[in-house]
Amino acid sequence: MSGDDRVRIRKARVTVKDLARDLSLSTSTISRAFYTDAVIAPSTRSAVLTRAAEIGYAPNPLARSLITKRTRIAGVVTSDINNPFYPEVLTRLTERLREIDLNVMLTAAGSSDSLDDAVKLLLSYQPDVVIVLAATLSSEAAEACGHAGTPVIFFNRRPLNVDAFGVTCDNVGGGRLVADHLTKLGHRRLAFVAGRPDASTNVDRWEGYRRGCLDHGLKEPVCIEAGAFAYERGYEAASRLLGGTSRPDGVFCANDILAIGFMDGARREFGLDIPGDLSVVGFDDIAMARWPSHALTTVRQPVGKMIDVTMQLIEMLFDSAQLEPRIECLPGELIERASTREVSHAE
Amino acid sequence: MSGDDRVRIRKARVTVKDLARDLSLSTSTISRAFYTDAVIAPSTRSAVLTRAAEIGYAPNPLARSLITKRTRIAGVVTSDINNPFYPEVLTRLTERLREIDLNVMLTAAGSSDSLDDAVKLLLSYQPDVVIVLAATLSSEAAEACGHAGTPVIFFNRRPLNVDAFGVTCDNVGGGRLVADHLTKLGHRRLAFVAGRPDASTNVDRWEGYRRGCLDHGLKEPVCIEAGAFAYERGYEAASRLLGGTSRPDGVFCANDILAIGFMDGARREFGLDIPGDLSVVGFDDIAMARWPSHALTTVRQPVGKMIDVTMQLIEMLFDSAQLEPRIECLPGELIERASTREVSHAE
DNA sequence: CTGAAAGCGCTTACAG
DNA sequence: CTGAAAGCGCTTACAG
Repeated sequence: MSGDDRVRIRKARVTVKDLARDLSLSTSTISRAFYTDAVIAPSTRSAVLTRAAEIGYAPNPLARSLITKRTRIAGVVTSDINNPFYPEVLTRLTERLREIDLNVMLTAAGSSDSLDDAVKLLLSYQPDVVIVLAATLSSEAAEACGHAGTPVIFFNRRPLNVDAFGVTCDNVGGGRLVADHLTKLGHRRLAFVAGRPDASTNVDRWEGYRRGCLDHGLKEPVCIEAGAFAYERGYEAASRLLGGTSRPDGVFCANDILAIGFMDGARREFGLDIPGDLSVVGFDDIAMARWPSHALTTVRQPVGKMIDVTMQLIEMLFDSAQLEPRIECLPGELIERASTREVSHAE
Repeated sequence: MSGDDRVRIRKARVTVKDLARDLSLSTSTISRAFYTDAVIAPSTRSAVLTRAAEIGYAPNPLARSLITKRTRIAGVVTSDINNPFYPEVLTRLTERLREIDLNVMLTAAGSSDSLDDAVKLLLSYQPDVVIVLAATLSSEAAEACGHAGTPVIFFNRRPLNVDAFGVTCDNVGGGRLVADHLTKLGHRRLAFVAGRPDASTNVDRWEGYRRGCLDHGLKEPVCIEAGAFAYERGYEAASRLLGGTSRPDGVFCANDILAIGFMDGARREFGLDIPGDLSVVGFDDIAMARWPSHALTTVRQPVGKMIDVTMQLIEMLFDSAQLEPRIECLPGELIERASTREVSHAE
């Protein structure tokens, strides 16, 4: 009937002191054994390391970070979880970060208002770097990061603030690729289904597409605002865009999930055949785009390379003190599938 | 040309000492101001709090946790990111955890071998609780959690180890619901498409379905192993299941993403009409199941309630010292859509 | 190559 | 109600 039960909630962790006593060494020496570049006799190190493994000692990263000012935490900010693109990226990113011993502290913001609070809380854990997926930070939140001296990397967004890094696909170039493709196939009445109007991806893809069309001697494509990157919005956009008299024959949707909704809308609401009646192109190349029922022609984002670049950026950030903020912009690639086809113009 | 540039990497954070000096108070008093149940004069507290806000002071959670032995970190372990069910859950869970000031430290394991290492690294940050989504921990990893005194909650899995908590949908009951539904519609030749064979969800859904069928006087349904919860596996299962001579007329797929792949396979590879030629039922009710092109009849997991229960469990875990490990099991609900229909048996 | 000492930013008995 | 002191688990100049 001892009161011990309550005490056992949290078992006493084995600490440097325990190990030092055990090996008759100072805590300083124990500590040094865990740093490859510390001056310590090789034999001492191996003795420490093997004994540590035996009794289950590992340095407490929290205590360590108090002194080193490095937490080995990467803060990741997400929103827009409707888009399968982000889970894919998040998983791969998390795995890569772990390879360089960075742990992910995740903050998922449903509404963008709550994002500010989320970032502040995140910051209190002093992450070594903050990676923002699919969102733009409010200037207030960005300022908080600057104030804390935490570098920010925007993934798949162009940072509005000068002080942050960006890793993006060449969205302007990608939009142009789509214009080239659709005109090459003989399409003349082109349209664009826009996602979130304030997203840089949306703006850039539209800009590249628009200019590409103009360069090919077409007039500016019709632009319809879906308002967000979501299946339902794409479906609904189809209803609005295809209800009129002059139907487009080639449609570029600002991303894949929008394109998939759009195709479903076109088929179900108007009985249209894709690509028979109109060609549809997306952007991202999410796994779903490959599914036979969609077979979506799209611009593939070079996710692997984008992650590589992000990792390089992080390593440089950690190595050198000052690094000029910059935007890394990688080319996308047009993947042709069965949602587009050549049209013959019987003059 | 000062060397200051390098020093500015990490700006000096404002600490208790700064604030104490600023207000001519002791650090003890500053500290107390941030605990609602600490004994401190209300006027002192408000003075501290307002001044803290002004100069941007917030207690360092890392330093704090060194003493309190509470990190306010929730470790979340994910795998199986192909299934849209998990991003949905992860987002909602993260938001709810943040409401009670728990920060999510995420670990995403692509392969299940890497999961063990991931859990160990996670554990070094001493999370107050570990939530495992969609996976079973190796006994070694589970033991490591036990050793660290960290409670583990399995979400959507029945824990194999006695020492962990579980929050699941009633998968056996859900499987039975499907059997009831399909037999009520007049289906007689039933089949099951299984996902990961070692997942408790898969085992339980099959068990409920199987017994339900037997109880309705049918023989045991045909069971085909897709091997994993993935679209491609469902597609492929359709090829195997529907290629033979005696085609089933009602198919229960172990989850939605499998069912969607299965339907696409049935349509594309065999030109079958769903539900004209056969009825298909899934499990989970992911957003995609509602899309018009799938309109999948499915068993809806009570995700909201499952998260509620998880949160309650966490709060209880924090309040009371010892809590008997247990499994919370919540009923699912059959959602009827257009992938199932009544058949007439012309005798 | 190793150890004693100081300190990172907090909190918590213990006095008063 | 407030403060001085000790200490959480580490690391890092500084001596030797």
